[in-house]
Amino acid sequence: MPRRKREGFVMISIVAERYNIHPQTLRLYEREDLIRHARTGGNTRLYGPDELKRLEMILRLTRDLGVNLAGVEVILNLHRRMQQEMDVDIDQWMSYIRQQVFDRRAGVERENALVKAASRELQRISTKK
Amino acid sequence: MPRRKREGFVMISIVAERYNIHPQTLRLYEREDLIRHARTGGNTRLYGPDELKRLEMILRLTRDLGVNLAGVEVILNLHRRMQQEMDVDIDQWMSYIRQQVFDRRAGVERENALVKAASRELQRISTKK
DNA sequence: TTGCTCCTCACGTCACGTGAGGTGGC
DNA sequence: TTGCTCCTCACGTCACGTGAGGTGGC
Repeated sequence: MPRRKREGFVMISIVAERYNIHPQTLRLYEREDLIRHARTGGNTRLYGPDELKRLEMILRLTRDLGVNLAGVEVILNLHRRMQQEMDVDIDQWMSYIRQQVFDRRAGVERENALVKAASRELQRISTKK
Repeated sequence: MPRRKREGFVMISIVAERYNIHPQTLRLYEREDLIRHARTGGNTRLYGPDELKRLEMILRLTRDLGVNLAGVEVILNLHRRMQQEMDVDIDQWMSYIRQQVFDRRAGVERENALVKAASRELQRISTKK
């Protein structure tokens, strides 16, 4: 059986493989109402381009920024609102989210640098005595 | 000793009492860099009007919406950005957050209604046989 | 001294991701 | 039949809030 049923729509195993995510996690996201997608007549989930776009935003928020699902819900609703009412386009939005990831990583690097400096200092002291 | 040091600035116990929040939690929020406030010369934390405003937003997000601290960080940064770049004022923003709380509560009420309906159904079935 | 403050360490609870186990349709 | 899908249940890990215990300054 081909795993593509409609043009551009894919089954759960394809999505799981492409984004390196557990199928159960995808089912969890649906149950939590973060993603709504179609089903085949045989009750199999079908992911289209819009759902995959949304999934990418969810993964960026959860994996890269550590936001929980309640936070994802607030942020995605906010995104929708901004789009509707204030003409914030998706590129602007994604660039913002990316910037957050960048800031976060910069923070981690600063922390790593501090840890390294501290361990160098420790070594310096211990070899000194 | 009076617990007010400067006009409009209060110590941690006052804040804890007013918002019904554990002092350790307030210290945690500072450590996580969600709130930055002044200290007295004796190293005691001082909360001013701006910090309390920010704290209210944090509590609304964590308590009412279940957002974790990483999510709060993203959302508050987003708020700052919107203010700076897109002239979204604080009233607009808070009304949005309040709307989210309202939607969430409506969802809970829908769930409660479903549970009640299900238990009525169960009772109906059990008395029937 | 009293009642606050500061700090660190540790525990309990819950959310979230993952896995097992058993079902059914193409 | 094979390899997917569906589902529920349960476990491990981690974040976050809370508490204890001991310190110090007004």
